[in-house]
Amino acid sequence: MTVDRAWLARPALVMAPRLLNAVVVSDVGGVRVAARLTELEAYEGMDDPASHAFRGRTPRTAVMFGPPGHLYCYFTYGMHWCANIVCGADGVAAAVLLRAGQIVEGIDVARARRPAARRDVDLGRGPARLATCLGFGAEQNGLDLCDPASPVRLESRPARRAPAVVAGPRVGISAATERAWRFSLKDDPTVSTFKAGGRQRALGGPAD
DNA sequence: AGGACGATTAACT
DNA sequence: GTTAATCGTCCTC
Repeated sequence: MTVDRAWLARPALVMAPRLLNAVVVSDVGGVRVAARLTELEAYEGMDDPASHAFRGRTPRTAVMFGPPGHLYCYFTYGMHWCANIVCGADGVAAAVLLRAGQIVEGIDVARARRPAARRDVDLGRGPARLATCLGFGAEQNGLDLCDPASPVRLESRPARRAPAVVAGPRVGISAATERAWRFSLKDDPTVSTFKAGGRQRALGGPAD
């Protein structure tokens, strides 16, 4: 089952921890690769200096301003693609960056797409690495993750918040680094390494 | 029209 | 720990 679009119509900061353990299924290129999400980052659009949408709507960020449940793919450093799940109400810019995941289906395809990965846990350990495993590029930007007929879907919404969640500062950005908007599964080997200093803290709390 | 910089990665020392 | 690779996007003339 794909996730409900209405469930995603909340701020990215709310959705980022809730999307842990959700599964992205990609049939790009006629082959299936699926990844269980283990690390996510929230970007709140116009209130967030680190967000691509901070300076308003542009051709690149148009998807972020649209309805939730779509894929926002962007190209960076002249060579890498990264992917987000658009959240928030239609007209509000919000997105959750897929920072890491465990490949749970199509691991042979993922290995072929990521020849540099030495171990399987490294396949999707990093946003561009994960996007590469899933075959994401310009063609996948804007795809509807809630449509069962879409080539890329978001499936098996976790019934409740993942039991052991860690919150810490976001990575690879130069603005608003103090915001603890990066969420990961505690002790999961597929989570990317912390570079930016700053404390991380355990996150408890009730389910949903 | 020109230039700085990036929600990164891999291969170095 | 350091650094090259590499180009779309956006800001400033």
